[in-house]
Amino acid sequence: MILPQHEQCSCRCIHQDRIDNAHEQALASKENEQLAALFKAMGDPNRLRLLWALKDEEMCVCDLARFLGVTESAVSHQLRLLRQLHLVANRREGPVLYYRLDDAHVGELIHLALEHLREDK
Amino acid sequence: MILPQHEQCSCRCIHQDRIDNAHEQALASKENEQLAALFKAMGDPNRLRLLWALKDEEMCVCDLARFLGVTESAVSHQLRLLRQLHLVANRREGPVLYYRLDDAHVGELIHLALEHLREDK
DNA sequence: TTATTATATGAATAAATGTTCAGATAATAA
DNA sequence: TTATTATCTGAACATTTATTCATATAATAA
Repeated sequence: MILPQHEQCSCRCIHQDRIDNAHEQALASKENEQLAALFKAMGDPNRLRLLWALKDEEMCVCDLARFLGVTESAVSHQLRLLRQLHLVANRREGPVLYYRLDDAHVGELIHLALEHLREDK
Repeated sequence: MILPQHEQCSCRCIHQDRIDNAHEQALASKENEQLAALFKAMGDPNRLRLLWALKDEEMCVCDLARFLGVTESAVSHQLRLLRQLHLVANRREGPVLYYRLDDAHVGELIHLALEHLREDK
């Protein structure tokens, strides 16, 4: 929640120049939220397992549900979210939808984060 | 929630080989959850703004609270989370704690995700 | 010591979220 | 048409979570 200007005591700002600079450099509000939504989508254990599973070959909803050990409904909800954020894409073959990673960025993001995780400690 | 084996109807698994392969390739459960926690931490708009603000220069808690327009307590809670995940680090100068990004990976992750966001649509 | 500044922490609360259940839609075959 | 398979969707529920408030800690100065 953003405080009204008049309620912001002026005696504790140590580096107003840095605050100003941070505001100037900041991402546009909308882009920041889209970016956060992207990370957030990747920040659920089951969704992350889905993405990792699709890294090598495409799989259908039924496969993915069985893989995670959850209902197909649950996977379908999650896949919709991942689709909306362009993290996965699908192709239809008759009644079956095959899902895959949307593009190379997705795998790269996971690998980079994994590298970070494995490096320190 | 994982279904007991005997409740898993065997008639809808289209590609058992792919499911098996996904299980073999899957990250260890603990690592998957750590990785998800990392993305999840980056998946909050305010925490992402914090990380982006620290991309260029270090800032103290008071600066960051003023920058976001939230209480110092709220920022402190968020910074603790980011610290625990090695996304930020700090250094003390007298009573003031200066925060910075923990290492180069953090900025790279954000840039890569931003690239993905700006490419498609 | 006491006072002040900067930050951290625990508890509580309101809001967000992942899953399930029940039912709907889409594609195909009979 | 009806039946079947694969997937999707809306509502509800239980859990998680971001913030606030009040208080505690750490560092410094008087």
